[in-house]
Amino acid sequence: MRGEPLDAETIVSATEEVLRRHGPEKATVLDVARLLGVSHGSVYRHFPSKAALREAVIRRWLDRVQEQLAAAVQAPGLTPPDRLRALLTAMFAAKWAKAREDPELFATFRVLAMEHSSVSSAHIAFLLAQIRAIVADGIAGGDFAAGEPEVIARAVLNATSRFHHPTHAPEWRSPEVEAESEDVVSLILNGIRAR
Amino acid sequence: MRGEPLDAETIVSATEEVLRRHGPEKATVLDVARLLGVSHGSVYRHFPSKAALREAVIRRWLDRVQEQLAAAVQAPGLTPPDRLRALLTAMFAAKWAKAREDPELFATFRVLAMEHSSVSSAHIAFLLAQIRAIVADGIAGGDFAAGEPEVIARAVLNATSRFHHPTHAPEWRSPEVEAESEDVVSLILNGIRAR
DNA sequence: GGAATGACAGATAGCAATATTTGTCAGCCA
DNA sequence: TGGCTGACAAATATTGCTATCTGTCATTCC
Repeated sequence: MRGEPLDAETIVSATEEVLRRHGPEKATVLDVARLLGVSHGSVYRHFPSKAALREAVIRRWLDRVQEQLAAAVQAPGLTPPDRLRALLTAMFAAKWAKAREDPELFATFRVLAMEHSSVSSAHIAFLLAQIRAIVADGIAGGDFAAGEPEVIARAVLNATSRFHHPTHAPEWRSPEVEAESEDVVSLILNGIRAR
Repeated sequence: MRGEPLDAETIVSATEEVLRRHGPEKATVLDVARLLGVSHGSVYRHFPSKAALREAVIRRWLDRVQEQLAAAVQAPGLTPPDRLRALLTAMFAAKWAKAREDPELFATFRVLAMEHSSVSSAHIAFLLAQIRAIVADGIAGGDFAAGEPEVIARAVLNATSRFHHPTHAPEWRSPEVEAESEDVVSLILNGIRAR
């Protein structure tokens, strides 16, 4: 019934569009099929369930954010403390921008996070790995005090929950958040710095 | 219609009971009046609205928690770092216990927090004041590095959101929370300690 | 033969009529 | 007279009915 072949990537893009327009509550797989001009049975050929579709959209969406974050840390000539500050700042900025500019997709992400979906676990694992790598570097180079990088990374992520966890998104509209996040980041950097 | 005089305190107690049984969604002021054996008009003589009633219950409930916390910090012979650790630990323990043992009342507190009720603002102000006092003491005594106590107190509260903010309550069931909270507290204490 | 369709059953959401609740207030009664 | 009552309007919640949606699969169509 259509010229182009129907593949998973096309379906994910259409789903992203539907989610952006209707939000996670109202979006249906019938909407997705209608947008693609196919029957909903065809969508189920590529994805086993509506939940899997949602997850695929958010997985791709987070992959792009993660690419940005990885790039932010690669800036040359930065010491571990500066790299950690850059990573955390970039992470907050990315989340805040998404919550503001793409509220419906962000709401979908929030739903997955509350459901403990594997997609959000993977995202947390990515963030922990990035932090841990910088922390390990910093310990090796003498910038940071000795310690277990895994434990420290988790503590850093936990201490910054308010600025990146989607459950706090409504608070990010306040104009003080940016200053408060900087104060927390400074506190953390002081906490792990070598004495 | 009843022997005893009806006063605000009695109504608040009855409302607490109704909230505990039915939760913030299902509880009605008609339930409260029924439990007291009076008409709902009598309840409205003492409280202007259902919202005011809810707030009075949670205000009293938080007052008791705050008394406990204030006591935890008064322990004699403790240095400011130890007092700060004791305060934060007691604060987490109090919240976790309430969330577990009194889930419906805690859910009511959560609703007020999300609505930015003056009750929850007052609670935050109390916590900030307690932390600020200890921080100021610590700076004066040379235990903590110089800095603005108000700003540091806010950073400490923000960095521990995950362990006391009601929006994170579902995560408190995980057995790792306690260890993770200790790691964050240690990180924070390191961050403000004098070098 | 492999992809797409559309009919289908069970689950879920929307809708409109109904019932309950919130908040007010004139009057009651101790 | 001062607290209490219960009738009331408006707002909100509940109910039962109908629509739509999810997920499956036998059938159709290149």
